[in-house]
Amino acid sequence: MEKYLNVIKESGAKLTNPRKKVLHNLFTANKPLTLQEIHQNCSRVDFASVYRTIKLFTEINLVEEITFADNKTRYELVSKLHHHHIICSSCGEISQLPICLLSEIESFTNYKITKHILEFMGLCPSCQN
Amino acid sequence: MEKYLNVIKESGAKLTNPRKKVLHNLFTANKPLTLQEIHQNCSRVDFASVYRTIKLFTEINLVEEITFADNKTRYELVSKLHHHHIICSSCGEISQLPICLLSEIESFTNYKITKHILEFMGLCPSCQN
DNA sequence: CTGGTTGCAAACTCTTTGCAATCCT
DNA sequence: AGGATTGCAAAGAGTTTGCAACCAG
Repeated sequence: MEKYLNVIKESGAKLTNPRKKVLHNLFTANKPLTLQEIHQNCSRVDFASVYRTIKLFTEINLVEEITFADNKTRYELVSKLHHHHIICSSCGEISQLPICLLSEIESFTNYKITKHILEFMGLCPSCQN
Repeated sequence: MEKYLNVIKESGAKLTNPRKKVLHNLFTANKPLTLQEIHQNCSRVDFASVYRTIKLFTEINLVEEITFADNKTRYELVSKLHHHHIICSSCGEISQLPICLLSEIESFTNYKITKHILEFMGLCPSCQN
């Protein structure tokens, strides 16, 4: 948590209450969140502030934008581990995948990849019954 | 092309001009298109008609929705081959990838996967210079 | 103090829908 | 003929921005 606060300070941005709340929300959530979810979780913070805070966090590379197969954009804290997700279309559970094809695709296509999506949606084991 | 026309007929939908134009546009394009692009290419067809046509085509499984890393939704005709894409963030060139992790992810996670995104964005070889 | 930030409200953009006129079959 | 479909226009939904009041440093 300290680490994240420092990233904000070092970017020159002020450590305001809305920013602390949004950061805390991202920190305690164990899954990527939509702007709407973050807004709901941060009482007394305007949606526009959540929007601008996430925009800032994305710019200073504190959070990462993730597009799921349900076409909703979510955000989560950048962590040391790069990972992808699978979301249950029934209960909404979000799990992480231990797989990423980035380097394979780069060498195969000779592209210099700057962004990628690798997300799945389906029924989790318990929702298949 | 005949094949696609038949899918439309068999679904019970009428073969109208707007539908033919949209189909033709998807057929000749060798990359996924956005609704806006399709609309531009189909003169005298209202955007709402493009919208509804694509919605219909998706429902009868004639086209497939694709979400790229640039967060724009595109559509392309369902073909025998299931494939994914990489888009150049500089020139917009879209290429296909010969790789798909569907079954690997299914067996690893025990999810029953219904939908997935596997898309990349970066600089194509010629735009890296 | 003072520029960066917030909340509010409004502007935009994109998506979706109601409805009368029109078109396939 | 008659229901499906279209174009138009407008409603919704989600995103983005201007601005005066406010706050962290």
